Amino acid sequence: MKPLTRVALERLMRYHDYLARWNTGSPPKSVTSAQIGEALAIDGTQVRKDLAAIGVVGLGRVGFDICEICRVIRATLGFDEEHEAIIVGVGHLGGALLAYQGFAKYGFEIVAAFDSDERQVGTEIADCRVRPIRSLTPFMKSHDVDLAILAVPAEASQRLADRLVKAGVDTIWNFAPVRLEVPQHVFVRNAHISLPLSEISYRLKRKLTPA
Amino acid sequence: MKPLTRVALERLMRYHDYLARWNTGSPPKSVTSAQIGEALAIDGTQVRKDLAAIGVVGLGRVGFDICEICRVIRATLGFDEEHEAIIVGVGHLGGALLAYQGFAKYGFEIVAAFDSDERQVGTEIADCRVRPIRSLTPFMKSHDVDLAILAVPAEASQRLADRLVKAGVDTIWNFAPVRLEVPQHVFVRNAHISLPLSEISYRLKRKLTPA
DNA sequence: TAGATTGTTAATCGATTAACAATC
DNA sequence: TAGATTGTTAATCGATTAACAATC
Repeated sequence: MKPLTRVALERLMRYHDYLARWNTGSPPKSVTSAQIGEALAIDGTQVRKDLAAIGVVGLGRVGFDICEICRVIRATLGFDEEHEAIIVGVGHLGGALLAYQGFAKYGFEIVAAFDSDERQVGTEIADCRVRPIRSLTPFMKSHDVDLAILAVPAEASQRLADRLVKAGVDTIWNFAPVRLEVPQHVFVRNAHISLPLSEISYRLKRKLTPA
Repeated sequence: MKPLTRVALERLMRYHDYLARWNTGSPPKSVTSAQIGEALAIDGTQVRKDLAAIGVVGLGRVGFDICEICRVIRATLGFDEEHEAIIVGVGHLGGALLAYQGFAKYGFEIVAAFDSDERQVGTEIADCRVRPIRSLTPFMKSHDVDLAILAVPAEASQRLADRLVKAGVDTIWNFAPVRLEVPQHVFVRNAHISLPLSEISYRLKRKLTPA
């Protein structure tokens, strides 16, 4: 089976979140592609294709079983696997990510946080003690870390990525606005927080000076 | 001229950030599309097309003028306009966004922060006093706010979006994993922080069980 | 002049949307 | 049966990549 594209994966996650919130309620057991589509501003045909792609089959005149959609999405995306993650860089953003409770429902648990700033080291955020960077390699030896969340300043990001890779990390979620040089086997997902401002700024400008 | 697409805008922003960092240095005044492309893992043809689309012309055998690229991107995306932004919801994420100094270089200044939690109100983050939600409408009357950054829990997001719209906001940067219902004239840019986890989780799963 | 790089057209690729027969 | 919804094929659309003449 051809791997799912990034946009398809994000749509699946949105279906999941939308239906999971709805799921807890009582009666409605089914949902149509049109309903999902309308709620999320996605074409109904697209919804049906996405569900077909992961093997969810619907019922004519009825729609799809909500529980089944959620279950299959969770299985396909791997939300039921338990993953250990670490955070490197406990500044404002890193601290916020550490305190954020929302990753757990996708199977990710943050097991450690590291920072080079001596003033941060030893403090505790969300029951997680901040450790010095130098303890990274020993820590990795005794833990099976699947993901490193890198939230350090741009200048430091490459250096720390190198360290992470050397310590055995092969998946990095990078919040610095820098493309990291890493070996082939390492997967880097960039998520620079400012990127959406490009569209926001552009639209504000256009409103000022319409074509 | 046809409006630029979201992906094109994000590429332009990446060119800008990459060259701006480089720009401060000394000698190199020119850059080729291939150089930019290699640095950012983007096809050289794509770079040339993007630059052509905003009216930057290069020189055969030489390349493009770095300063001109930056200048034209800034002008096109509106980074030189001054925009006032407010943050609604000063939890971990909202607080991090408030403290983040990086929006200024795109022309955005955060002029106020609001929260419904009485314990937050009155505290000061990054020289910005946190105000009670009820002061939102009066504040808007005396300020020209271009952007509201919405960083509240999912359950509260629609209610606060309604309030923002009523107070006159017409651009919202929404960090809650919820599609907001807003009038036609309001632009909402969603940026749910967890979305990239769909791809990360999927790839981790596939590594465990390769096709 | 020779050679590298732009600018642009054509080809490819993939994603989205429209249409509609099959199904319940 | 009638009507709504799925599942799937075809058409459209847009984005990316390849090719190459024009340019410096």
